Amino acid sequence: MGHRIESASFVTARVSKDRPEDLTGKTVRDVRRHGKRVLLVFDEGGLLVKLGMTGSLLVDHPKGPHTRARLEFDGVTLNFDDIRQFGSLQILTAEPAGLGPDPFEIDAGEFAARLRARDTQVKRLLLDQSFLRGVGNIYADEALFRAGIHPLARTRRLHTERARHLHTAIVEVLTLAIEHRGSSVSDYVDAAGKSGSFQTLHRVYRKQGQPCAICQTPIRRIVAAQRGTHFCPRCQRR
DNA sequence: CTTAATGTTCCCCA
DNA sequence: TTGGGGAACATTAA
Repeated sequence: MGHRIESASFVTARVSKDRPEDLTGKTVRDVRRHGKRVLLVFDEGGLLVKLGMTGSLLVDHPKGPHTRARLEFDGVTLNFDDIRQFGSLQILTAEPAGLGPDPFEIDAGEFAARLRARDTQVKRLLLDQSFLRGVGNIYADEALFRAGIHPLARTRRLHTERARHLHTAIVEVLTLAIEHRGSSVSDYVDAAGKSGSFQTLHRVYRKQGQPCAICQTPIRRIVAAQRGTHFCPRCQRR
């Protein structure tokens, strides 16, 4: 915090539509989470980091084949590495907008009302960042399992109590995942290059064929909203 | 060899 | 506005 950007470079055109020179001289006053994104806050504006599937921010790491951008501070460097290049950097002049509420800020009743006002598969809606910010494929599956809700259940037909339970499960799963510093299934590492450990506590994600922790029924894998989707066919009835 | 899988979301269509 | 499908990319496993 309080580090001034001495220079910045974007290695690939794809990583940002903005000009790296516009970052020079900016001082990072705060680093915040905004949904799945990371926001570096300057005195005015900021830099919004979208990690995509395989992006990572790395402090004091050497430049590698997947380094897409580099910020140099006084004595510190920050890499944006990203294998698949679904991630990006965006220079902001105002607060980020356009996403739904954070699960930690919305209450269960309001969550349930908003969910029931829509008519789609519940898994698809959880992945919609304009509906709710911060839940991705792993945590959608893990939260639906804990709430005992089938991923293909229609949102409109979920009773309020079940929708409220889903909100509770989302908050629980995210809280635990943050405590365990994330899920490192293959690539994910934090800014120091360290893996998380929440993957050891996954109950359904990529567990197809393995017995459910509750009822021993084999976990199933289907495709929902074009994403691999894992659930217990007994604990999560349609 | 080919095909499918992977933590995302943007763009286009109905 | 809402809902749904495919593409963008790199790498690994089957």
